[in-house]
Amino acid sequence: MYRIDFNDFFTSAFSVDCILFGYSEGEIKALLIKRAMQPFENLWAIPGDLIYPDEDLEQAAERVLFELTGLNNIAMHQSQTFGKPNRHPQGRVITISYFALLRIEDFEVKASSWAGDVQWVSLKNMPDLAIDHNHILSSTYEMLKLKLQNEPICFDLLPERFTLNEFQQLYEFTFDQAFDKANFRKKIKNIPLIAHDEKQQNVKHRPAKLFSFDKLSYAEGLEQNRYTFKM
Amino acid sequence: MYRIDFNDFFTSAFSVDCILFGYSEGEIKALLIKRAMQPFENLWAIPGDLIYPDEDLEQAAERVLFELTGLNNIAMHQSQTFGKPNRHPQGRVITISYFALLRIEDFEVKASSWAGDVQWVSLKNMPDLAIDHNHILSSTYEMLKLKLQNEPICFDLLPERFTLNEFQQLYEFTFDQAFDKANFRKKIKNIPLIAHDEKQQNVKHRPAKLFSFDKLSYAEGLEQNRYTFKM
DNA sequence: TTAATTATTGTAATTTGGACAATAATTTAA
DNA sequence: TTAAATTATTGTCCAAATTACAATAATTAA
Repeated sequence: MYRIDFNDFFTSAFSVDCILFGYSEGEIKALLIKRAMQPFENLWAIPGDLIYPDEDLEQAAERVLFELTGLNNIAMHQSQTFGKPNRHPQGRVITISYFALLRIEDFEVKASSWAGDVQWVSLKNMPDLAIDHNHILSSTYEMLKLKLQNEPICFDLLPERFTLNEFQQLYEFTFDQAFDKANFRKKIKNIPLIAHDEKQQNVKHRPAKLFSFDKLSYAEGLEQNRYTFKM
Repeated sequence: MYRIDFNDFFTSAFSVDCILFGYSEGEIKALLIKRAMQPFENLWAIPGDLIYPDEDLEQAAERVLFELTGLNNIAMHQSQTFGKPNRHPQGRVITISYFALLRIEDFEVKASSWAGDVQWVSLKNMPDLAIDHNHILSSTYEMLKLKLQNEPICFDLLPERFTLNEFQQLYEFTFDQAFDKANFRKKIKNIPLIAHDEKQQNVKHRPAKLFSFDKLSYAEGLEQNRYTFKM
């Protein structure tokens, strides 16, 4: 892998910032890094990097994801572009934010040259981040919510097998709003789920049935306009 | 006004592309320019320009709008960012697309140093445009439709006073779908409209009442969560 | 065996949405 | 002056979706 001197980008450079959302303990979290180098050394920040001259934007975002998590083949969604002239102290840097939804338990975070420490941080409990990263994070979260209303990408946040209640809680958390259980189930009856014989384990009450999302059938149905999902 | 040599941006530069939507004769149109200089001289293109080093993104978009139309104080909405490494023949140019909704009859288009000819072109009848501009235009139109489903910014496309039928036709065109008149009126009953005593002029039939959009009341209502618009 | 807890399903009332009809207002041409 | 034509506006009925709430089922813990 090649590295480029910061000066090569000087006066005007492009970067991607990757907001990686995860979900655990009933809360939505973002994967943040503690910067290992100047500027903003030791401050928490959204992982990102400058884009190489011959690199596509999405490719850059996926490279950052891979270096941090070892994951590839995860869809990165473009969110917004931020470019106030003085947002970055070392010159003009325009940054394009991308986000992805990850299962926290699916991988181990790798520290890297540019990330001294890495941590999942709840959105409800966000510290002051480097530069304008608080702003980028919150507008990207708004974008996520917008997308969630039109396609059930939330399944990328849940374990492969989940209970209907877990599914409901994720929506309740995201939209900060309680739903009636029975009505929620009617609302999602168009989403193709596979019901398994398996049940929840180690709970102190009647265990719920486990489901998984039928991605293929959903994609097929979308094409044929069989369901237009609306939350 | 100052101009910067293209070489100053070389190897990596950023630009804005401004998709200006208008509506007339029952069709949605975009304002296109015939490029007056290389590259792509004489090809139709979306108006845009390189962003100056000390200029905010939105400010650059509004500058392009002003140079072309003389309009200011029009909200530009950010859409998407396009940055394939080889999209531009003269080097790496990443472009951020913005769009605005304009009333065609509100202004006169000005030819400029960079725009030899300027024309409103129906989206249904789009020629081959320079570079990846067909792609940029169509994804930005998708973004417009998405936004239109969540807030009635369509009023920026209509004359200040309009009939309910004109309003309906705009939606019918945008979503390529016919609505029942009576039902459409029920659907929009939450949108605050001001009914005027004035009526349509010079029509060969019963003239319709004129309405205008109550922007203030709508903004207020949104804040108080009184209506969540959904088309 | 029973109380407690949560999952799952059902029902009835209310609201919304779609199809269609009825009536009102205006212009045009006889 | 009047009737026909055209479009605006409003109303009604039925089906479908949404909401609130209740009933029943399955499981654990004591």
